[in-house]
Amino acid sequence: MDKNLKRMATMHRMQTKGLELFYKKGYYNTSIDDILKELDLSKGAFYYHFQSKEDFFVSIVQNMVVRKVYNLMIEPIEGKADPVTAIERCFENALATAEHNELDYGFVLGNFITEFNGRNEEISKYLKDIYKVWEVNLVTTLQKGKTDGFIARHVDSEGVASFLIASYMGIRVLMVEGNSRMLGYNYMQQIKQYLKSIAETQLV
Amino acid sequence: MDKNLKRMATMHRMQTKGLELFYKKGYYNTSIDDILKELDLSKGAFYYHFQSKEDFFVSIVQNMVVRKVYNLMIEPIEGKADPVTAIERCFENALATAEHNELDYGFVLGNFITEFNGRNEEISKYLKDIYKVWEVNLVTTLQKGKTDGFIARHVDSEGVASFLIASYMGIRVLMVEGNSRMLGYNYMQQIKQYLKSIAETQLV
DNA sequence: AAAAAAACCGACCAAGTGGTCGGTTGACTA
DNA sequence: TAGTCAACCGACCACTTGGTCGGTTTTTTT
Repeated sequence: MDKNLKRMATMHRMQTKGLELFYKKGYYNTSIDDILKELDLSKGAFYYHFQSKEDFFVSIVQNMVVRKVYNLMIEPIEGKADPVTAIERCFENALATAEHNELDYGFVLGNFITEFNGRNEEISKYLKDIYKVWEVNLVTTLQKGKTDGFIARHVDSEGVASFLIASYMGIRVLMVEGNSRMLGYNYMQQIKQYLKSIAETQLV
Repeated sequence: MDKNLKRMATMHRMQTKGLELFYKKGYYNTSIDDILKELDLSKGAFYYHFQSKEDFFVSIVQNMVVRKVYNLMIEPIEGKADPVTAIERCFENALATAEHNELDYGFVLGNFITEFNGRNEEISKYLKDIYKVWEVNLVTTLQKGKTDGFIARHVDSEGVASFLIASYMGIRVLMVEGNSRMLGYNYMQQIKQYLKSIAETQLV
């Protein structure tokens, strides 16, 4: 039960640093030695715990990225009474952490999808699955929003869901330097405008 | 004037194939030999025309990507009387070529921005400049749209412009396989909805 | 046709890369 | 105290990478 505590600890260190560097420099542009150097660990340690670089990355995706995307992008919205407000709050928080140079997992996901697209089928599939969970949850919440009178009945929940995710990933691509605060602010204004257009006509 | 015709021809072949492979497999994941092999050319030929891999890529960006983004994403919208219709048509065309597996330069740009972000300042700058040209042109067109009575006067042109570009790049990230046609269609519906919300209140 | 210049060839190099493997360490057990 | 075994070390390997360079071929100039 706790005899593999050390094992878990080391693996976790590697995964954390691995995600950090893969995100910062890209998967193909980050060597295992890069990661090991920062941790004062050796090749032997790495290949004792993981079968290959690819296996290592998959473990990161399935252990950390999945969970974080869920915690930060899905759970804050899932099943909330008023989807519009929940989405606004969630995106605002995510953009805020992005501005503080912390890991923004919505963006991490988009980054990796881009990098592996057409280059590694297996990894692409895992990443796409995460996106799909995100999308499905949004759709469900939007549908519930309809019955609860927050969302206009005519809207296409799936279209809205993928549009929201796409716009978020896209703005993060553009927010990569300098004017990121302004871009983020402007983006939120537009998202609000857009969400208003799919909301049930509200009586003030 | 035409004494360097051969030079130009060879360089152009390299750039075309280079862009194709860099786009398909990524810059860091494509070797110069990969490109040369497909062209039956040698290292010597390559380094006779270009100083380095980076120099080569920059020449591709400045010669081909700039022009194509302008031709396909900017020019079809620039100065058009009715911005809303122009934007819809332009995005629809771009997504159509994307579905036929041709090079979609709006997406190419987003891809490269993602890949070089935080990894190569110089290249990032060139890419970002292209984005800025795109954005500025959209802003100008939207502003003109206001005076011409197509766009509501209260809208924030800059916010709208970056939102449009972001959403487009984002949806292309998600369109990378399988259900891309459906995603593209849904996206256009949402864009139309959004554009309607910034248009001057139209009398039917 | 000869000379000069431009375009191209491909063997070679140093610096990595992912991955292997025989060996060491140190905590725990019998 | 001797033995066991998970955890880790680091030299090593085959291979790829961007880049060099002396030389050959092709084209242009004279």
